[in-house]
Amino acid sequence: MTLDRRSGCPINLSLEVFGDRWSLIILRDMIFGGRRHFRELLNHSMEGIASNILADRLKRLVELGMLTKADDPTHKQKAIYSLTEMSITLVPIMAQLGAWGRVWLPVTEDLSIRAKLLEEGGPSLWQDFMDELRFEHLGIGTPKPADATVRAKLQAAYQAVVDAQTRKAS
Amino acid sequence: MTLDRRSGCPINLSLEVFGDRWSLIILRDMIFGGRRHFRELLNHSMEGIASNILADRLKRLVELGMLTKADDPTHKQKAIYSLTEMSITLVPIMAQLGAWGRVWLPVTEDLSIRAKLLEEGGPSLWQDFMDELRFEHLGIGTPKPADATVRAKLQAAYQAVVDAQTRKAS
DNA sequence: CCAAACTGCTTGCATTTTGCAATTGGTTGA
DNA sequence: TCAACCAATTGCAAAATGCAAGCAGTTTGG
Repeated sequence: MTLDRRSGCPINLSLEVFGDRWSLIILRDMIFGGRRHFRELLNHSMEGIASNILADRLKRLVELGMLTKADDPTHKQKAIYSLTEMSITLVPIMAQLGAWGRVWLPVTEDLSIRAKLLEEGGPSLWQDFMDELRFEHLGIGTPKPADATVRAKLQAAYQAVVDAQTRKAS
Repeated sequence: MTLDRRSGCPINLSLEVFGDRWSLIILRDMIFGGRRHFRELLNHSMEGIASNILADRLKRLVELGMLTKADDPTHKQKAIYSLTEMSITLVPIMAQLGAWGRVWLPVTEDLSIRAKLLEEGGPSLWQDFMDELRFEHLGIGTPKPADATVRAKLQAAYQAVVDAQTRKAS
């Protein structure tokens, strides 16, 4: 997979990599949702990605160096997708995108609590999160206690909002 | 123009607004290139946007509240497009996108010097630049001397690189 | 005063991408 | 053995994109 190379402008080239409706959604689900398998990405997709589009984008992202694909030793047909340093460093972009969307678009409270925490945490939290991802996906660095991870905190906050909404609705 | 609303996730909604190959390119040319007219955007487009796509995206961006359109008093057929606060606050996203692209993609030196300066300037430079845009496009705040603007500095740096390349080539 | 150039689009048409549902060939666990 | 699960693939309709040409009106230069 080569880029179009319409121009050597960094913004243009970035758009050629993930300027479509699905690539960043997949990466978001891997980064924040911890998904590693095709089925996880397909069945838990909040936006309902189709299997052919998912297959196509995963292939493309692997070819572009944003993901790597490996066999899952526990299942001959399962593939494990991993983030690369290239995709891990999208975290600041995701954070800015989330912060902007929270201000200007009709986001729902449950789905935007993570973006809020990421925004409030600022660059140092982003770094911590990226370090976690490096450990999980690249095997670099040292592990943290499972409940001390940034992702666990984001997930806990999300669950708290969902629980509060459920109580209110009942 | 309404969003698809595939989900209320801020990243998803942001992608529904500018997750295509052209919207951010147009906004980049308005923000960094100072373009305000259809023909400017069409004829100086580095990536060669087609006129029907440009017309469609401008219409869409106006409907989404990212741009406003007004008559140009100097020419009955000219329209002036202005950024809104919604699009001015894309500057941090553009900066992060540029920074990421500079690291990971085959950018050219001339077209990435602006991204480099924006990255080095950090959030305080982004704020200055957004204030300039607010003055230019919204008439808010106070003007700066024309040669003291962030855009003028970015442009001067770009020109310096182009000149250096030209000398080297000759 | 008139022709040429310019204004923001629009149209027609071919190509490409997307979305959806069903299906494939194989693997796994009970 | 057999149902459930695996990562895709296929066929097809619909939508988006890209390209070239055209449009009616406006301004400019001679």
